[in-house]
Amino acid sequence: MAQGSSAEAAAATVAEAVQDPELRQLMERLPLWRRPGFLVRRLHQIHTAIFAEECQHYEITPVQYAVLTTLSLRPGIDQAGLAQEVGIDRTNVADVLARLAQRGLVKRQRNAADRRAVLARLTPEGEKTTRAMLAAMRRAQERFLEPLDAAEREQFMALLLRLVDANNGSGRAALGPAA
Amino acid sequence: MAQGSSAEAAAATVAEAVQDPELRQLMERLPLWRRPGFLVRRLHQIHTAIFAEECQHYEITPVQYAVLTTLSLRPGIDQAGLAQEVGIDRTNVADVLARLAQRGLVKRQRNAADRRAVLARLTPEGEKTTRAMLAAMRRAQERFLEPLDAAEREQFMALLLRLVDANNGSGRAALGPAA
DNA sequence: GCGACATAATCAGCATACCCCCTATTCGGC
DNA sequence: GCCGAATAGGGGGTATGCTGATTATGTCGC
Repeated sequence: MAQGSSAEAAAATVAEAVQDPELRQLMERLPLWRRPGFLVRRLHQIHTAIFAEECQHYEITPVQYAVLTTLSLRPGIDQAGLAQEVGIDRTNVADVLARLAQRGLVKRQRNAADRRAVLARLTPEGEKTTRAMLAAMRRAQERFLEPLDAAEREQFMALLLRLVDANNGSGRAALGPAA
Repeated sequence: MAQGSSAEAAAATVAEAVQDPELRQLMERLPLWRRPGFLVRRLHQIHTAIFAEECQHYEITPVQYAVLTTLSLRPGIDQAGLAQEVGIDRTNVADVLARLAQRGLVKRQRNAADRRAVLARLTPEGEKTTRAMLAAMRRAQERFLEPLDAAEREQFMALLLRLVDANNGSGRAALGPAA
């Protein structure tokens, strides 16, 4: 930022004179980096960026990888079940599956027994990619947690898990039985 | 290539027999709820949902509130500076400001000294809303952290802050001087 | 002063993530 | 067997967050 600009400094000074000082004081008392929600949002961003870097060769996002993982454990699951396992909205599951299917990593078919449901599973290509990406995902995890030592990582994961578990009911994308 | 493709239409049991068992084993060893990135994504979702519930009267999102907060502390900041303070992408700042401006909470004007820059500040209405929402934001924080006791909250916030701080360089939306 | 570079914003495009409302299908009570 | 409730999926709309390309403006070396 150009601090040297006298015009900008003047504009800021005038603005601060107009600004409600009580509001300013209130906000100074609780800056962004002391708000848990803000830090969680930022950390989520950071993880997404690290994951994207490590996995750029595959062009797979964290959510897509979570879907691939779940499909490898529960082949033939329907979209609603997938939404619950991965903890994403059901309308979003359809979008993600469509992108993965378009790239040949996943195939979908109507369930003969319940013609409302669409069942998804990995293609051989999808299995291959999922397995090949494992190392890249581990590198991303390692980089992400690198600032913490082993004991702190344990602590962090434990606290994270408790917060997720206890608040799981919030929103439309509650997690299923695993958590 | 898949073997026994005639059995595709059959039930999931057949599919699991076809499924690569080694891949399954690999994925079982690192389930979603043991992956830090997955938990952080889910926790971010949860916070967004809680915040939306507590603040539904105002129809303000967490990011919008972060912008309002920053504008109350730095009136007349430009979009690039705002992006750095709030830790969001510069293209996104413009969108958020446009929505806030359309609702009369923020006004924008070209900087006379540097005609590339657009300066933003709260309107009186914006100041009023920002102040009025403080209680709702605190309720959201309280609900979010409720599963942890005081000491654990301290721990969690400290670990969170260290992870954010140490990995701050990742991505296009690095935070500014505050963190 | 001019040309090379840097900076601020914008635009187009994609991916996540949510909402509400709609249709198709299945299931349960009678 | 029939009708209403519940369920699975989809369509349309909005907000965040990223990338890359482009435009307008400033700044600096010369």
